Amino acid sequence: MIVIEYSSPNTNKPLHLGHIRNNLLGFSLSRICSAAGNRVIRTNIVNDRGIHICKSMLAWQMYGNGETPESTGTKGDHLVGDYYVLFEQKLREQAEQLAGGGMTPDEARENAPLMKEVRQLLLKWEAGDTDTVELWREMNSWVYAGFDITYKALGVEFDKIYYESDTYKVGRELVIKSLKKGDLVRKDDGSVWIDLTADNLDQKLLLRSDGTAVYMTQDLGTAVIRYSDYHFDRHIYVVGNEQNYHFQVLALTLLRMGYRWAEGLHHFSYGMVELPEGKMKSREGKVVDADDLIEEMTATATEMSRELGKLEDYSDSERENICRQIGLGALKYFILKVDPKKNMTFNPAESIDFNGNTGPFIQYTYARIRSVLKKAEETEAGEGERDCTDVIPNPKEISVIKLLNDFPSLIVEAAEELSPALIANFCYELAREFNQFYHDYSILGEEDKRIRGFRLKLTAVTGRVIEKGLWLLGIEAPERM
RNA sequence: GGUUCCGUAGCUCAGUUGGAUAGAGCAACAGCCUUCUAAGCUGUGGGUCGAGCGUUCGAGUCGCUCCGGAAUCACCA
Repeated sequence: MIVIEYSSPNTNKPLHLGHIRNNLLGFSLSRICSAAGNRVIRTNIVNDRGIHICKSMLAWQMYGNGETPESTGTKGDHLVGDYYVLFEQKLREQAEQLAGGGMTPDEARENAPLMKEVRQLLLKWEAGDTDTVELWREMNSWVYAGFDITYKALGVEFDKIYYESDTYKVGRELVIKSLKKGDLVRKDDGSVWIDLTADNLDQKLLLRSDGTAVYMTQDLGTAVIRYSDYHFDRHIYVVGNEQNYHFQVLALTLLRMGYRWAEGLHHFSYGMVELPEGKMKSREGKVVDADDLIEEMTATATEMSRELGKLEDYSDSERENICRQIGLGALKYFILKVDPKKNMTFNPAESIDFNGNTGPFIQYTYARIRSVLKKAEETEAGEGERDCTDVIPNPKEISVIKLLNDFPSLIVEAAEELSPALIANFCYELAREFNQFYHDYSILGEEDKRIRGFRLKLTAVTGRVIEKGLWLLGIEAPERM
């Protein structure tokens, strides 16, 4: 039993390209692990509370004039995200004024009126103030409706969703219990820490001096809840490499608290997605938005399809669906073929290729295969000799057969290594080999019935393997393109 | 400064447990559609695998040192 946590969004802004990498990796890993014979639970922890959420709420209260997704026609997560950016903008203005009065930039930020107000708002939320909690619920519901659309567009799913607003309390109790047992230390100001200096790490805060929870507290609680829910053998966290330290501390802390199962925790750490001009910054609005990107990819696929004169005899809705599959295929393959550990640069201007080592190349190979098989059924050319065991394959066919033969063990390997890239590169290689075979030899035009039957069989198996391979990556295989 | 990760062709990336002349794609150039989908296929040019030392019959791959880049070491999440 493997639990895979991925996505883990904050509810104060829409998903961006970094989340896309996370979601695609997590979803693909879940499919690879289950294909390798594991029972897999896909989970998501929603970071639905905290000061960053209050920032959006406060900005909406102050400047929102009662706007809703319905009244503005804006997707809920974008509307909330706009107020988050607005808050940061107004805060910067206030801070600049104060800095002009002689404060350091940090002091100015901390002492700005908006910052004080937003802290007040968080306190009110934690105290359970009715109006505040009501607003929080409503704005979060807008965000969830928006996320659902993005998740659906990406094609990712979850079996179980956890909310930080539920789990942080469990974490706090856990810390208090553990403190009594003597695993932790309490400082004079009342804050609670774990001392990991024996493991070459520092002391780490688990509860603030005012008794409130921090990020780590919440993750401790979530882990314990999950173990009691599923008794997993392994728990994979798909989280960016910026949190390497956090997950080291998390596992060690749980072990120190006596939870042996924490040995099964594994941080699947992946690199950042950067833009040509540097890191993406949510609070400045400098991000590649997930919804925009998906739309652009689809638009590019549509444009390309039109230029090539494909799909002209299809209905608008069929054409739209295929172009969506291709656009997303390009995006998904682009991200998944790369070693997850590496940082990657995404250049929106140059966009993503549809030729060469790409998703559409593999999808195209699949569409060709489907086309041949369909024609074989229609013309009854497939009624050839069933027994083709004595056919001696040519070198191109042998190359394809060798690859097909590798596929089952590759799935196991990809699951062990947690590497969608292995599957992605295999799919490309198989598609390339098959295209060479397809180019050099005729399948349906072959005179010898047994050879024709053999080639049709090879074609059918290749089609199934490509389809399965793409499926493992969460990429759809169009029948035609 | 400590820790972790990355460095392979102009660009984006592969490189299986160490194995022979280091592979793709993009970009450039030159070809292939009366024949199963040309989003394809073929060819040309392009590399001191960051540098050095070591282990080995053999190193892009393993070890050490250095150089360059990223992340992190918060009473942020």
